[in-house]
Amino acid sequence: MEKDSTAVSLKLFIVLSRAYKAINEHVNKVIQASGLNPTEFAVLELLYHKGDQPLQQIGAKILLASGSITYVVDKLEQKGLLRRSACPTDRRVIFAQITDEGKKLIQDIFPEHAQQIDKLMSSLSDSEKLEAIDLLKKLGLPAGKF
Amino acid sequence: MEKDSTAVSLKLFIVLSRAYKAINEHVNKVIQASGLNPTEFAVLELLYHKGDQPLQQIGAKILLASGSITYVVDKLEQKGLLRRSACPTDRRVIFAQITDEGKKLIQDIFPEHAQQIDKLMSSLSDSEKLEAIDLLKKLGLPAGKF
DNA sequence: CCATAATATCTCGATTTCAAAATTATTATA
DNA sequence: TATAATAATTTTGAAATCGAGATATTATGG
Repeated sequence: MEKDSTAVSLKLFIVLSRAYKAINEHVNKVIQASGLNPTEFAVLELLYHKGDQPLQQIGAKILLASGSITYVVDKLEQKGLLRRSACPTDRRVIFAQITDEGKKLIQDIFPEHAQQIDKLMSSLSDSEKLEAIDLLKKLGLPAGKF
Repeated sequence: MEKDSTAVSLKLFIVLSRAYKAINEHVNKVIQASGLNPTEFAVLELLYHKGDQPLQQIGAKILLASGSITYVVDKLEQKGLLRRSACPTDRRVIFAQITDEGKKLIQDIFPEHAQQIDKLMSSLSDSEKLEAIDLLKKLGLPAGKF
């Protein structure tokens, strides 16, 4: 008696969506308490951990349309959390660079952010988390390439 | 030598987000080709598979604010894909009910939708999918309750 | 039974996002 | 070297979402 593979895939899609949304909803609350929205946080955190980035790269990494990048970078610049800087070798390109004030903000937020995530994931043991990481990597990497 | 549990949780959060977004991006393309946006599809598909629902329940199930539910239900009603119907026992409550035209649309879309998801998940074997389902259930259910 | 609290929906204004077009700069081509 | 194609960013207008408040109804405690 064969299991319908499509049904299993659909089920996985549903629990994946639910898990992501449930976790994210709570994560976003902590972020928003800091005065940033989730997108602003994502941009700033990217710059903090990965260094200066061309606007185009930011869009590619956090899956945001080019017009939206302009908008959110404007916002963060107005708040003094990042600055734009010209690329010396290609004048089409503009880098975003986190300011000291931006760094301070991320340093303030990040520990609680990480702790919150850890708490939300506490229903899994460490080895289950590692299992889940492997499976989700295997799932997500090829899907990104279609 | 102890593993930092928080680091594992953060990693899991990242791969969960990536996998969800990568899959979803492709799923949404198929949906949008049908003239519905992802939220409209989610509402209609809920009504199709779970029967009539109070607007409030719809919001709870697909995580949408009350004002947004009003908006999307208006849209679907204008398209003739669902209708509102009064609850006989509680006059605060309004049910959404899929129309025959709505059913026909879902019947048209759903097979390709399911097939697309199955294809996006083909990097996992069936037993890996079942493993992932268990882990994500265990992860998502408690997180929804915080 | 009444006052108060809780619940469901809707309205409104503000924010965020996208898609398409416009702008500016670079690279490739003939 | 013009010219065309490509690329990065910005502008613009529309759509989607949220949150707070308004309204109507139902539930609850005294």
